[in-house]
Parts: sequence; structure tokens; C-alpha cells
Amino acid sequence: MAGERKGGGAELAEAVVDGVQDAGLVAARRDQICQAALELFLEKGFAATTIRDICARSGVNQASIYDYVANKNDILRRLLNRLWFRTDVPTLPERLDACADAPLEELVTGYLRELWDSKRQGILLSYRAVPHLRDEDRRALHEREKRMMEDLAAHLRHRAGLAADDPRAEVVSNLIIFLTAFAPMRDWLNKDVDSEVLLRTVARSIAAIVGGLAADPPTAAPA
Amino acid sequence: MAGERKGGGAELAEAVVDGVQDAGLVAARRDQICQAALELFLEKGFAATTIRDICARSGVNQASIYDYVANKNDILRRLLNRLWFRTDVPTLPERLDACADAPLEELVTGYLRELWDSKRQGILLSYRAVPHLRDEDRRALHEREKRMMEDLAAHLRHRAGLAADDPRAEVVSNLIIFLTAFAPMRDWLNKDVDSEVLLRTVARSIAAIVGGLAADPPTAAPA
DNA sequence: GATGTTGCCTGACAAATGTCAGGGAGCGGC
DNA sequence: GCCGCTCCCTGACATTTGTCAGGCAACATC
Repeated sequence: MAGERKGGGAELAEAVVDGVQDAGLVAARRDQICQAALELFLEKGFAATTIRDICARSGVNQASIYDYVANKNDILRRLLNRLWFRTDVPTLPERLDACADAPLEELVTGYLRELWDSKRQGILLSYRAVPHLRDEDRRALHEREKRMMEDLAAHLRHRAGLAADDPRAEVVSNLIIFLTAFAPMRDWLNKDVDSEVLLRTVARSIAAIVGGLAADPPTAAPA
Repeated sequence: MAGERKGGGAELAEAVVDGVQDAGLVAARRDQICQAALELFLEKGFAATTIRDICARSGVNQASIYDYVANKNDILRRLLNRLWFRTDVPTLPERLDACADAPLEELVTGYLRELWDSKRQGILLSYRAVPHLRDEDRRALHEREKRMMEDLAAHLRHRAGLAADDPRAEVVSNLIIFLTAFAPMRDWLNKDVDSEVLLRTVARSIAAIVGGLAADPPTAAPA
């Protein structure tokens, strides 16, 4: 009962499972299950991970697991709600809303620092698990992504002084969001680079992109 | 027999399967199989695609398929060899070797145009299928990626006049290679943007990043 | 100590999956 | 008309998978 200790606004509808009464126990077991599942999903992928794997690693019995989650897809949903849809980490557009005229590079640096620190796994999961989501869930995820892109595009238009119909705002916005996944997805290639250098280099790159956008006229087709 | 019509230097060792003699037939059937498998892998993911799915879509019998490929992983290998390891599309470092002093933005534009035109699916596959590769295959893929990053980093050092020990060369190089996957991975978000605009915006962004790298001193830690 | 209640687990089921053995169809050559 | 060869496919195998039914242990309550 009383308020389900959700980390942040859950956007994916979690199945109702009521085999077990004790709410605290349910929460604890779900933590075990999600933690184990997360590790396995990132190691082997969603489809290659079996319920038996998850049970083995989490220590929950193969039968009992169905007292806490409805099925494998439900685990994925719950993971995304915890890791990807958490609202305690403001998005980049939200940060831009809050600090309307702070220098972009600084804002981005702060954003990436927090993001890569606390949502690393959520980023990886959200990129890799898409094909395995139920349709409704995938739609929710895509809508959130689209909304974020549009919000960011509006800010870019303002900051770089672009025309309302300049499509580059959307492209660059999409691109920046993509770059947001850079460190989690590619840090195996920069293992020996100081993470602060990595962070600042990416932030500066993003600032350079936006700067270039402001300086250049819309791209014309070549002769 | 005589030279196996490989599109480019195959880097992943394909299993030897010799149920059927007629080399032309084998090649044709493999084409059917690979084409169907590619579609399915991109739609549903590798692990969620069954051999039966592939057979159904390609029209090859469930038993006969083992006369042409060794197993599901072998199909993936063959696909990556065709799509990702093909050598008829020069890499970005190779292009930089060839045109040592052409403007970067133009080079990148040409590169992306060809890449996104002919290796789209290879890019998607190589990003999504990694967890399902056999260890040797994954190692080969990672080594290629690392080599490419280092080659590109060397060029960046030269072009942007960076010190030999400036780690930002590797970071930016890694980042550019990552951006190379941008359109294939994210174009569902820019569906209504002209693809030429998208291309040029990304190329210009990459140029802006490198330009910023040249202009700025190495990032110092803040006070 | 008897009795409910709550959570856990042994054991199993049907379905799906990767893989193939072995027979058969088609066809060219004698 | 028969033989031998090449390729195809019906049918099946062992295994793995997701999912549970139904019984058991622990514990609190009376």
C-alpha cells in the first residue's frame, strides 16, 4: 500500500502481481531480481538471458519469481522505469529551462557528469532492449525521446538564433542526445583516458557544434 | 574453388559447410538466407530470431539450411563479413590518407554519403549483434574498431596540431566514429528531414568539433 | 499444542528451439 | 529402362524455455 517507493515517475505500466502480502519483502525481492536481471541483460542481452539465469543470480526460486514479477518482459519494464524514466536527474532541456542564460558548455558538462554517473546502465539498457519491448512500452519510450528532442530543439533555435523552420535544430538536437550515450556505449575504447578529460572533451564538442550552428548560414545544396 | 565472390576482405572465419557441391547454388542459397536473416535480425534482434523464422522468410527448408550454413552464429558472421567488413568502401582514415590536405568537412561529407548509403545495415548490425558474437568474432570486430580509432586519432593530431600525448585526439576520434552511426541509428527521429540536410549538418558538426579542438588548449581541471 | 497464515520450493508441463538422419524426387548418362 | 548423383524435405530427436500447481516449513496466535 502507501506509496510504492518509486525512484521517479514510472512511465511503463508495471504488471500487478499479488502473490505475496508483505510490501517490504516484495520491494526487497524485486530489488534482487532487477539487479540480477540488469547485470545479465547488459552482459548477454535480453533475449539470451533466461528466467533461470536471473533466478540463479538473484537467489530467488524459479517458482517464487512469479510472485514478484509477472514475466521476463515485466522485469525489463521495471528496470527501465527505475533506470531510464527516473525523474530525479533533470534532462538537458529541463536544465536549459532552469538556467536560461548559463553558458552552454558548462550546463552540458554538469548534465553529462550527472548522467554518466547515475544513468549509465539505463542508457545502455534503453538502447539495447528496444527490440524486445512490448509495443506499448516501446511507444512510450519513443515518445519520451521525441519530446526531449523537440524541447531541446526549441532551446537551440533560441540560443543559436535559428529560423523557426530551420530543420537543423532538430538534427543537431537529435545528435546531441545521441552523444549523450557516447561514454556509456564507447568507453571500452577510451579505457585509459581520464574520465574528466573525456567528459570535458565531449561537452566542448557539443558546444562547438552549437557554436558552428549559430555562425553558419543554413546549408545550401552544392552546385 | 576459384575465388568465392566475396565482396571484401572477410575478417570473420566462416565455417566450412560442404553438403552441396554446386558452388553457384551454394552462393545463391546463402544470399537468400543472409538476406532473410538480416531483415529478421534488424527487426527482432539476433536472439529472438529463430532458425525457423529465417527458413520461412528465405524459403529454404529447415533441414536444408544446414547444407549452406553451419548454424545461426555462422549466419551472423557471414552477414558481418558482407556488410561490415567489406573493403570496397574506404574508411575515414583511409580517405584522409588518400587526400592528405582536402578540407575535412568535404571529406567527411563524401564519406558519410557513401557510408550511410551502402553500409547502413552493417552499422546497425554491428552495434546490435555484438553481445551474440562468438568470442573470437567479437575480438576481431573490436580490434578493427580500435585500429580505426587510432588511425583517425593520428590524423586528427596532425590536422589540429595536437601534442602526441594529448588524449583528446583519441576521445574525439572515438566520438567521430560514433557519430558515423548517427543516421542509421537515429533517423527514425528525423524522418521528415531531407537526408541531404541531415548529412551536411552532421559533417559540419564533425568539422566544428575538430576545429574547436585545434583552437582550444587542452582542457585544464577547474579551480 | 492446535490452527491458520504466509512465503518458499520441488517437480513438472507444454511449447519452442537448434539440429539432423534418412528417405525421396528429379535428372543426366548409359 | 536402369543407375547414380545431387539436392530437398518430412519427420523427429534432445534440450531448453517460460510458466506454474500444489505441497511443505516456519511462525504467529490462541
